Amino acid sequence: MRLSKLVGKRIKEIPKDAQTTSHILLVRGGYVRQVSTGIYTLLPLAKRIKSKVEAIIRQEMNNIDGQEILMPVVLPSELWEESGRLHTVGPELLRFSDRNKKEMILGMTHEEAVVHAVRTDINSYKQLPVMLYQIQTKYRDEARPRAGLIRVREFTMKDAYSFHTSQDCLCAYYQQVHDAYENIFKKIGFKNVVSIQSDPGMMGGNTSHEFMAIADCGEDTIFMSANGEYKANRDIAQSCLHHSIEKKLPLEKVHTPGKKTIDEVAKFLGVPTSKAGKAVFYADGNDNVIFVVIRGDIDVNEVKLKNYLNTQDLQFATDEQIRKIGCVSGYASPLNIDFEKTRVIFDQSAAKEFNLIVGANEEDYHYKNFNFSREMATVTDKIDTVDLAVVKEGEPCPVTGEPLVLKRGIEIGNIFQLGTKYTDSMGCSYLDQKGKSQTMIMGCYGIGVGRIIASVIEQSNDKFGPIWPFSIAPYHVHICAINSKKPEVKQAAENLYSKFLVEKIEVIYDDRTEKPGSMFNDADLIGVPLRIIISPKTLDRKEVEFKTRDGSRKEFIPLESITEFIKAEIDCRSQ
RNA sequence: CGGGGCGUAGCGCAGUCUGGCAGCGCGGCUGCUUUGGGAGCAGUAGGUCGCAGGUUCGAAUCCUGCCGCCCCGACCA
Repeated sequence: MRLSKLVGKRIKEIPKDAQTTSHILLVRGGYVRQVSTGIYTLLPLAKRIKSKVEAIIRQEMNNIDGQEILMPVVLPSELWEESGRLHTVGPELLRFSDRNKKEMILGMTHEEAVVHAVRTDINSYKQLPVMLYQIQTKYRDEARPRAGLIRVREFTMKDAYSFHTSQDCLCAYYQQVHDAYENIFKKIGFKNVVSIQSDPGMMGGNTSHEFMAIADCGEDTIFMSANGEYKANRDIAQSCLHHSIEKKLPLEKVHTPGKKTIDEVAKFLGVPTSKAGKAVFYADGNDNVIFVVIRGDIDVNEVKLKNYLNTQDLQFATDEQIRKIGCVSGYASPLNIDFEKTRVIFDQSAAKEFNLIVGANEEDYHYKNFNFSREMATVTDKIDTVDLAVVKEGEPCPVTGEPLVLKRGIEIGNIFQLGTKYTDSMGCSYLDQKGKSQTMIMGCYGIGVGRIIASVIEQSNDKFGPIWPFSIAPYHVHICAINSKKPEVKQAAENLYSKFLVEKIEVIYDDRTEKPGSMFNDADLIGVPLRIIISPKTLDRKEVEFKTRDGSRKEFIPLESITEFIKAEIDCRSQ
């Protein structure tokens, strides 16, 4: 490719709309252009990178017996009606009607579509297990797209779906996909990707992992032990807090006039907030009130709570709802509660702590020295004790005991063991050896292609531009012809370029008559790993200069042997 | 959806408070000079000042409404 003809001009100024490194460099380098919020055109450089990423993914998916298909972007609502997601998924699902008033949607993920395909074409255990995948455009009507390609509305995703006759088979395959994903991210050239346990969320199912590219601009929070043995996202991370053993003191009612919040009560009684039991009330859509007790210095993790209650529908209870179950807002207490009217859940922190301050269920009064094991002894079977805590950086790791480290990450892939959530509701079954109809067991596996491009930049750049890993670089070699108005330079550069084309070397050739500074800056922005500089100076010595984008090498090579030299360099990087 | 910011040439911005010729830098095009880290000179093209309405002799500037874009939050397989 001649740089003079490449569509996508480099821009010197920092684009007004861009903040993150990858966004700035993708725009400045002429890789992408925004069309609307969260909607981008990929220009030739980005398209080449994307194709290379896809090729790596495709190879690994085929390696684990995946069969590539292509499902529609536009889908009839009926399919989503069948799975039930038409109503459970919020406004991020874009809905519209066609000219015949038929309700349609834009696919944000394709479980329904793939189940439709599988239930039509697979009906015997002999055809299972099977994995189908596609690399296809997805649309999600995101509330707030941001950071260039990292959070967008329209994007390309590799989504794969596997179908099994047993949970064991799914588990084994899940592990294969996990391994394939690690291969993919390694081949792409990421410096730092971790797989962490995650919350399955709206996808349903049990086990799931997220693959996180570690980057400061990432929107996900990851807790890790220093040695990396424990890794979990914010939604499910746990910590093991220390509880110093104390002598249980007698329960004592104290006057706390007007002190309603944890801070006020703790300060008034001269104890740290960790010695107070916080009462938090939630209500679901059916007016059921859930009474959560947690240590005063810890917040309730609503994702953990929703998962535990197996509901997505949960809000803070209103004062009215709290009153109805017989609690006094601000002085609510787990003591003497009517278990018929509310469900009580203790976070472990509050259950294990000694001599807590709790409410007295009476205006202006609290109790001192509440001890769960003593005060709740007769009703423990009516109380759930679970982990609902929001974990904070520095708390002890549940596995190693070291302080947890907080990192930011970009979710570039995820894998789920879905079970029968979709196959059940959509009637996706097969006949087993005995001729009996069985429901298929399903897994699904996604990778965000656009996010990968941005994430690689976040992990591999300098102040001049991206430093592409060889495997996904838009080109392998970049030729700069300096002072190409001189016929000998022009001639040598053109010769080399033609030769490279003949040798099928992926080359981009800066054939412009720019100043060297402009050419080098543009080359840095394009980020091609190998660079050849031809100038009057090098030609005087019958040489060209060879440089790597990462700055690790800079040497002069005889003009006559440069083609073989470059071929060898490419070979040893391709393997 | 809540809070904040922005919208003027392809890009980055000044001008808006205090109404009075549509500006600057980069980029583009032409010519000459220059060529190892974003060159110089000369010339030239490029505008619905986001849109609509209002106030005024006169609106980029003041008023009203709308739209778009960015950031924080809420939300998010």
